[in-house]
Amino acid sequence: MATPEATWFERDPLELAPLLLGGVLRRADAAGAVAVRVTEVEAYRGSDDPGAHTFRGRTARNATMFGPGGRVYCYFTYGMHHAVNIVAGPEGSGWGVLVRAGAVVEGHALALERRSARRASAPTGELARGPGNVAQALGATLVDDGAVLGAADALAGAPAASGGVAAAWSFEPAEAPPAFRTGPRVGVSGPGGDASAYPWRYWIPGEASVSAYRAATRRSRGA
DNA sequence: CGGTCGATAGTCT
DNA sequence: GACTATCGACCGG
Repeated sequence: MATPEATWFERDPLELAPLLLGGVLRRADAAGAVAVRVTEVEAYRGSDDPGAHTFRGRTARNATMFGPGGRVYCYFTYGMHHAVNIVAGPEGSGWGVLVRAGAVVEGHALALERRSARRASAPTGELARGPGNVAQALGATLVDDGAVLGAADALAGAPAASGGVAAAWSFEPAEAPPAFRTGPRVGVSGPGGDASAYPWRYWIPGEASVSAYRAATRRSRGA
């Protein structure tokens, strides 16, 4: 797998995001490998982006996003979902690109198995539609936070101490970047409140795996 | 169809 | 103690 040099990722996420479309993101561990062709992403910036995790500065959770580009930022949210990002920009920027959807191109059976494991009935349709499903299909968890894309010996070299799960990540850009469209990011409200002020969602039109738009839901207290 | 809501726990105020 | 870069079941039309 020809993952670009780390410097290739160290650019503005608004520039990097469309370059990721059509590329193949791959994760391999002891259970096997799953790869997806990226069809939908969202760019997140730092101090000038109210919707970004890094808006209010560095914390334990978002530390990876402040690291150098070309790494995986994986976080856990809503008490049940993981999400996979590719860190952008130079070290200290707090920039990244969220992988929202992809088409499984390798390890279809394993992806289906993972998606079915947490569900009574097997999922129908796309296996990596939506950020939570992308992470689940790839098998990404918090153990993957900070993983370096293209690190050849990540699988062999990682100590079993870190939870016993070692995975090798890679990303191969598309030879010819596909045409794309942009729009407001999904589920983002943040201090700024207005998702449409940051139309930093990028997707390949016509792809079945692209998730439907959902505005941020404000949860009023129950009963 | 489309809108609404429950599940479930880490993170930050 | 409220909110969350979500998912999918469920309910009404």
